[in-house]
Amino acid sequence: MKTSRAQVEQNRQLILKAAAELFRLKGFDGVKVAEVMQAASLTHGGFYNYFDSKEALIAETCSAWVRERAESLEAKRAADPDGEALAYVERYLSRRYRDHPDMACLYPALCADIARQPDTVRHAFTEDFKGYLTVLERLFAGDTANEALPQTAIVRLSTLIGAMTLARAVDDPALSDAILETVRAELTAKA
Amino acid sequence: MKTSRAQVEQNRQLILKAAAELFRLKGFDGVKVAEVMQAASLTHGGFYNYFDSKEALIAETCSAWVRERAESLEAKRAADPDGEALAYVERYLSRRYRDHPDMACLYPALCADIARQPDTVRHAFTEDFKGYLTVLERLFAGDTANEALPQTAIVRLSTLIGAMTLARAVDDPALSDAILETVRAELTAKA
DNA sequence: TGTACATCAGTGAACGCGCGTTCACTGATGTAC
DNA sequence: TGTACATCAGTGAACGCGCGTTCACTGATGTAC
Repeated sequence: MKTSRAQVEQNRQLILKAAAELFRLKGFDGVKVAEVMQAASLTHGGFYNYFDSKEALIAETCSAWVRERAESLEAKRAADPDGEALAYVERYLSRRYRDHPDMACLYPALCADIARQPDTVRHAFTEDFKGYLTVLERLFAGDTANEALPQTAIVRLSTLIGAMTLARAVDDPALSDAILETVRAELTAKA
Repeated sequence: MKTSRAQVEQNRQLILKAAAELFRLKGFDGVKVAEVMQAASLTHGGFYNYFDSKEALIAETCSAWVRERAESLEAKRAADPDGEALAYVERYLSRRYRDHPDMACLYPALCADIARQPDTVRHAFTEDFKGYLTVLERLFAGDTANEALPQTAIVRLSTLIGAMTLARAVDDPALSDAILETVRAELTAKA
């Protein structure tokens, strides 16, 4: 049966949302197209009405997630210019986000996978990533932010990503907690 | 045909070496058992004379790599107690290692994948990782090294891993170089 | 505003390829005497 | 030390399951008049 235009747009958003959660949870290869469609309450056959291929879904999912996140982070910064930098770090390295990658930042979960994707995926990713870095630099460096070379953002984001990646890989809860706490202390001391 | 004991042991090492290179290059899912065996100059059927499953190969490959690396890093530190910390960082964040993951550190390439592996893999990984952290802490903190909670090692390794992961994901060579150089400058300023 | 037709998203069965794993067979190695 | 036999790693064909993708069909939506 044909679906209304509004429903089509809504389904598209549902698919992207389901994909963003599942990919962060299980990685690109760990998620089946049929699984994404089921999470969006659709059957797998309809997938190709929305995307050309699983690869196209990967590219669009990452783009949509990063753009949405950059926007919402910028809004938070505008609302609380002084406190948000600290809050961002605390949130990023929380146990809650460690244990729920589907709610957390995409980079620790998927950057290594992205590096192995075809050029089209990596290229789209790179452009959106630059936008995210710009927002982060304003968050961390404030008025002195150098948007051409967002050095503070690069260093801090690297540390955040690495720490979260390690905290998730390690299977000893005490060590995992220690990683989060040590790095949080280091980064919040600077802010 | 039966193979001599010495040959068997050598083949096992060849398989582990090939697996370590291929996994870092393509991720666990991106590498076929047959591909590993071919890289070790064997045919795929013989794989199960050496390992119970692909999963077992993943666990053993990571263990062997980390233990070997910890040992060789400790030897380098002993040989040059003052210079090796800096050399380690410079090497880690070099363009050469960015462009050749098969020669570089396993963590940026595989930690995110490891987080999604079954418990057996994650557990083996964790134990070996603790050993690596101990060696790193001695490298970075010298005589004051706190081996119970290797804080300096945790923070610096997080930064190194995150930076390399980002540098590989990004498809703009200028930005990728800038990530490596910015983080290298930050870390070497401290050392 | 109402009617007839064309469009196109949804459905689920089916296709086809890839890959982890198994298996029957081979023949060199290692062991028993 | 030499001989006969048992062992077991290597080989490559075959199995079987999983998953991305295709397809024929359905029927509600949207459009033309």
